[in-house]
Amino acid sequence: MVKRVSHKDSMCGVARPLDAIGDWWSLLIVRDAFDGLRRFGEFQKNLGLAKNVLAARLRNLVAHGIMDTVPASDGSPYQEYVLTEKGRGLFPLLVALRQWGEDFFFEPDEAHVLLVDRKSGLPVRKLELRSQDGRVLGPEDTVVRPPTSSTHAWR
Amino acid sequence: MVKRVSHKDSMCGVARPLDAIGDWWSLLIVRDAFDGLRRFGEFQKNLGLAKNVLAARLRNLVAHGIMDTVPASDGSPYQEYVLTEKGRGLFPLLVALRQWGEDFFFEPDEAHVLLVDRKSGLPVRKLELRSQDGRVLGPEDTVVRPPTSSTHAWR
DNA sequence: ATATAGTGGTTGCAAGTTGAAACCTCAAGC
DNA sequence: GCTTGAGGTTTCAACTTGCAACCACTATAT
Repeated sequence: MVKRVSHKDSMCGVARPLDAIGDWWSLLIVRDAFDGLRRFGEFQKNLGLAKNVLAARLRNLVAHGIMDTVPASDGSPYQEYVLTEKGRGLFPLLVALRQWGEDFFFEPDEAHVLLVDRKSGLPVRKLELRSQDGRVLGPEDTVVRPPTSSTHAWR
Repeated sequence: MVKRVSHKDSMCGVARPLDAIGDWWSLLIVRDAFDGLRRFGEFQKNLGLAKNVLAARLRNLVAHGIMDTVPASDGSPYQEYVLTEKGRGLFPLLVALRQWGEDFFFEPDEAHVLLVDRKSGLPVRKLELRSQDGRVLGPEDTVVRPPTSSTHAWR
């Protein structure tokens, strides 16, 4: 985890989300949640991380409103962990991460999992940032605009 | 940093990129690099992290081919750090992170920086994942397809 | 020539974090 | 009432982090 600053309000629009997510494990947990995993044991088995770490990460995700606990759907006396709306909002981020991985971490001929459209079975398109009028935007085409008014947020 | 697995080949398409990035600081460094920062001192001053940590992160980013060192452009005897193609490939990820932050970490009326199209000055569109035929895809509309052939990559 | 200051780091060390394993708790099955 | 399994918590050694001090090199001032 990154150095904790006194007030979250002093963190910029990139650092604040990073702080909420917590660490890499959390992101992998969220990915597994997108894949339908819900139970403590499922996450633990699939990710192979220590139980204390998993417990801490789940607590953190719940505390930040990214996941929520609900009573188990199958009548067992345990709880399950599900993504909140905020958690589901991480979908583009995970896709971006996966696509970056596909682009730069696998040899052209190396077999790897591919994200496909469930309906057509075809690979999805690359994520593209577009302007209001539809142009594809690269890093050079964008600027961060400071708040127009009053209260201070760093950068 | 996350537990290091013996072979990077045993990591899935999400974990492998995470491992390469290293930690949150690295992502903030990359963001600053997109904003035009190039020098050790600039990063250190802007992010406020310890010099040894910055040095370690930059080393890691260079080692993973995300940034590269070049001789200083201004004739000074130092080097500068610039994004490689692979590093520039992180743009969508940073945008996803920022947009998630905009959506869930600021009160509707809270002032915050906004990513705008340089040309028009208007805010950019939300990132959307689309199928080959242009439908917007959500988490439920996608599946990860295992490698069609031979070599094993986890998940 | 000598001191001073700025840049770009490295080194040492105290404090905090992580993770493997052991342990605990509760409910269900036998 | 003994065992099994799920879902954790506790313990503790190993590792990582971050502050501060230091070092090397260059440029500028005295």
